[in-house]
This record gives sequence, structure tokens and C-alpha cells, in this order.
Amino acid sequence: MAKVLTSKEENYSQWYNDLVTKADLAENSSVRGCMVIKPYGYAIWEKIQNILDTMFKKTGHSNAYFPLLIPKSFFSKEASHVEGFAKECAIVTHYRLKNSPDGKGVIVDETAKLEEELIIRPTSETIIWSTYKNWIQSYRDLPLLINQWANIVRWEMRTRLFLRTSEFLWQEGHTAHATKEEAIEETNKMLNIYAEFAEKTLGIPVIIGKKSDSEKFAGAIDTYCIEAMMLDGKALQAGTSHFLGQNFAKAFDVKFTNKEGKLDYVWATSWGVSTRLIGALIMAHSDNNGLVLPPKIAPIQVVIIPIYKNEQEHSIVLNKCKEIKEKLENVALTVKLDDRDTQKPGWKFAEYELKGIPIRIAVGPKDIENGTIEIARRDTLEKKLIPNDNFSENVLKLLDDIQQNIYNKALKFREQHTYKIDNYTEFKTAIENGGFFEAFWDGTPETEAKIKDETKATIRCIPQYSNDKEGFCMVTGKPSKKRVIFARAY
RNA sequence: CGGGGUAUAGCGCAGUUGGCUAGCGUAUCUGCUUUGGGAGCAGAGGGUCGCAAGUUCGAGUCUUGCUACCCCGACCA
Repeated sequence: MAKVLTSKEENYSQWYNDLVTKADLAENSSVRGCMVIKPYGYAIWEKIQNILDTMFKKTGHSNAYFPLLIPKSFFSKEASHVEGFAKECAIVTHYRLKNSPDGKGVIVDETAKLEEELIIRPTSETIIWSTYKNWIQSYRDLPLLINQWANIVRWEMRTRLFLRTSEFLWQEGHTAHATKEEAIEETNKMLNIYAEFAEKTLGIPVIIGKKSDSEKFAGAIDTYCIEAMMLDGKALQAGTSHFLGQNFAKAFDVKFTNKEGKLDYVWATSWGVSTRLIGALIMAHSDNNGLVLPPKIAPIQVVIIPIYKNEQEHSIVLNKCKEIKEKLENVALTVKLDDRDTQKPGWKFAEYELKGIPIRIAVGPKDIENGTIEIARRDTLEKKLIPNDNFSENVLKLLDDIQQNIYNKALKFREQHTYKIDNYTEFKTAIENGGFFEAFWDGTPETEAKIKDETKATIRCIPQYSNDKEGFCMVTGKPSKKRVIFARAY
């Protein structure tokens, strides 16, 4: 087979870039740092949207849409929020262009300067909370459970397709509650939804935990996250959920009358996942032949390729393929029949492997004669012949197997690259090869900064679930309540 | 914003001490043969050599300036 991808052993980042472009997921645009998401990549995003959206609706959330542009003054209302985002905001200053005097193109019309400059949203807390102020008066208006699917802009220094781009797509949930407990419960609920989605649908095992103060969202009391391990041993934050306390309610004066008739500030949460999940999907499962997609997220689950020598064989084989397609569609699978005669079967095999289609079915004259079909699975690259009657059940079962196998493989990989470590000198060496390191930390920002400075590793999260006893910080030797996860991260 | 690199056909690249008609692979188009793992042969089309100025009889090649992009840092989901 012709080699189209750089192997991931040879150059991991190049492998990733090759994969994204060759599998036709996305490409760089003429705007620096912004990507064009191509139809196949966007189809994956649509699957992510559909499945998550259903989960949000089931838990009582509704979608709404807030503006792209936010008055600059809104930003200064919550101190740590401004500080966190100020350095990466795009600003709209004018509203009109005019013909350039030299006749070459257009220039900004300086007379059309905005009274108040507008910020292109890097996140929507401020515009949303300024709106919620008018929506909430009484405990009867609560909880307010809103989500929006949107694009946002953060002016990034260095970008990579899906993992970090200046503009990206995401969903952001913003909820308001009458009590602290209820808001905390919401924060956890959404975090668990993300974890379930990552594991069950994307086949990516995640560690659920809490961020240290330095990694916290600007404006949050607590930030929780799910962290996944990529195939190079680096960590990727796959979703976040924030308990915002009353910070934004106070900043935007959102008060309600409680059951006792007293005025109080509401309690808030926000939570989000982005197109970065597509990057996670790629780097969690793929191999040197291309993308490997879990069946539940694959835009096409089964591809059928007819094989024939002449027109007569073609019509017989094609009829069989159509019959197979129909049967599989009857059991709710998404199936593509690739009957193009402009490409040869071998070319198609390689192409659909590159694109990560979970199952490939090939039908040729020999199969018709023997009453079989050839079925190949993408995750293991195994091929086998199965009887051509009653194959639907086989296919369904195989898809389940693939989904499970992809998850198991990723989990095993993470376990093999997760280490308990108590000695900082050993840590400094070991971190070079990637992986997650469970280590005791004294809980101080100083120690955290020292480790980051010396090793580029950060605390990915303080895990929610662990059965560790207390110990001593690997750097300072001070007492520590539990182990935290250190890793280098995307 | 620092340090390094690149810019030649859609994509990936070569082009020597300046030398006359700018080439290779791949993709594209046409025809024939092929079709169970990225087909073969024959032919064809496709270029402001990043932009601007300079040196020269002559510049893809040398000089200067500019611009864009990539990689490594700082910043970040």
C-alpha cells in the first residue's frame, strides 16, 4: 500500500496533521489560526452535537442563542474573568468600510467608529448573565437551564487543527439556581454526562476530577474536568464544568426573591465541550493506516464495495450490494455503497481505512457463487467471510464488539502509561516519555509552579475517585491528602 | 514577541559556480487494456519561480527591503 501518512512513531505531530488533512476532516484557511471544517469532519461534529444535545434535553436543558458580539464594558464587571480573557480577545472598533482614495481596495472609514467597542465572544458568561438579570426575579424562575451551540474566538498564538484554533465551535451551558447545593449538583451532573459521552460514545476513557486553582476557569469557584490520554502519552482536557458560585450574579446583579421573601443572589454553573473532541477522537484511537472511529460516532458505519470484472458481473454484484445496504439500513445503520467505477477496489479499501469507517463489506462474483460476503473491521484490520443470509445480526454484533474493543484498547493504553511516583528526581526523567503520573502534592501553587517550570508538566486534575491514603509531597515532603495527576498536556 | 527555517504547477519536491526551452513525483484530462489491497501503457493540459527594487548582456539562482507560512519557546479549551 502506498504510504500516505507519516507514521506516528516517526513524527507524532506530523502524523496527526497528515491524518486530519488526508482523512478530509479539516484544512487550514486563508485566515491565520482558523480552520475550514470539511464535510466529513463536520459530520463527526454533527454526531457529537446530536448525541450530546439529546442528553442535555433529557436532563431538562433548553437551547437558546446569544450574540457573537459583547459590549466591552461587560467584560470588566467580573475581575478575574477579564484578567483571564483580556489577552486573547478580538475587538470590533468600526462598522463601515470605504473605497481607498488610491482606488486600490477598501479601507476602514475612520468616521464610523463605534461608541463602545465590541468584543467577539471568547465565552458568553457576561452577555448571558447581563440577560439573565431580566429573566430572574423569583425562586419560581429557577432553575434556569440553558445551553447554546456557538462559535467563539480566542486569539491564540499557536494553533493546531481541532486542538487549538482561534475560532472554534462548542456548546456552552449556563445555568442559574436558587441554592449552592443545587448548583454544585448541576456542575457534577453535567461533568458526568461528559464522562459518559466520552467513554460510551467516543470510546475514550477519562479521569474525572477537579482543577487546581491555577488551572481554574477565570471567574469560577471550582472547575471540574475530564482528562483523556492521547497516544503520545500527553493529556487532553476533553470537557469542563464550572461551579461559578455567586460571582457572576454579583457582577451582573442577578437577584431573586426566595421562599422566605428575602432577596439573594443566584448560584451559577457553566460547562462546555468543543470541536477539540474531534482532535481527542483522532489521537486516542487512530493508527498508521488512518483514523479509527468508534461505531457510535462514525458518520458512516458500514461501507459496501462491489467487485466485478465486466458489465454482467457488475449488475449482479450491484444488486446484491443494494440488497445488503437496504437490510442494514432497516436495522438503523448508516451505510454507504461506493459504486464509483472511477476508483479501483484496492483504492477504496485504503481510502475507507484512512477515514476510519468501522466496517467494510466487499461483495464479488465469488461471494455470490458461495453465498458469502467479506467483512473487514477497521479496529483490528481483520477480514473474514460470513454467510450472506442473516448477516445483519452479525454486523450489529460486530459493531458492538468494535465499540467495546476500541474503548478497552484505549483504557489499557492509559493504564500502561499511568505511574505512581514518589520521587521528584525520578519524575523529572520519567515525564520525558509521557504518561500520567500519580503523585502527592502539598497543595501549594508554589510547588505546582516549580514543577511546571522544571518539567513542563501540570496538574491535570485532582481525581474524584481514588482510594489513596495520605502521603508526602514528592517535591517538598510536606503532608498531602491525596495523589493528583501530573502530565504534559495539549 | 524572541530563536530557527521555508516560499518554484492542485499537492510534495529538485533546480550545481548566474546561461538561454524551468523540471521530477503525484494529482488532473483523453484513449486502450484492467478491476478480490492505493493498476499498466501511450498521449495531453497545467507556472507572475511569494512581492518590490537593485546588480548584470542575461536572475528561479546574487544583493537589499517587504510579506506570508512552518517549527521551537512565552500564552492557552
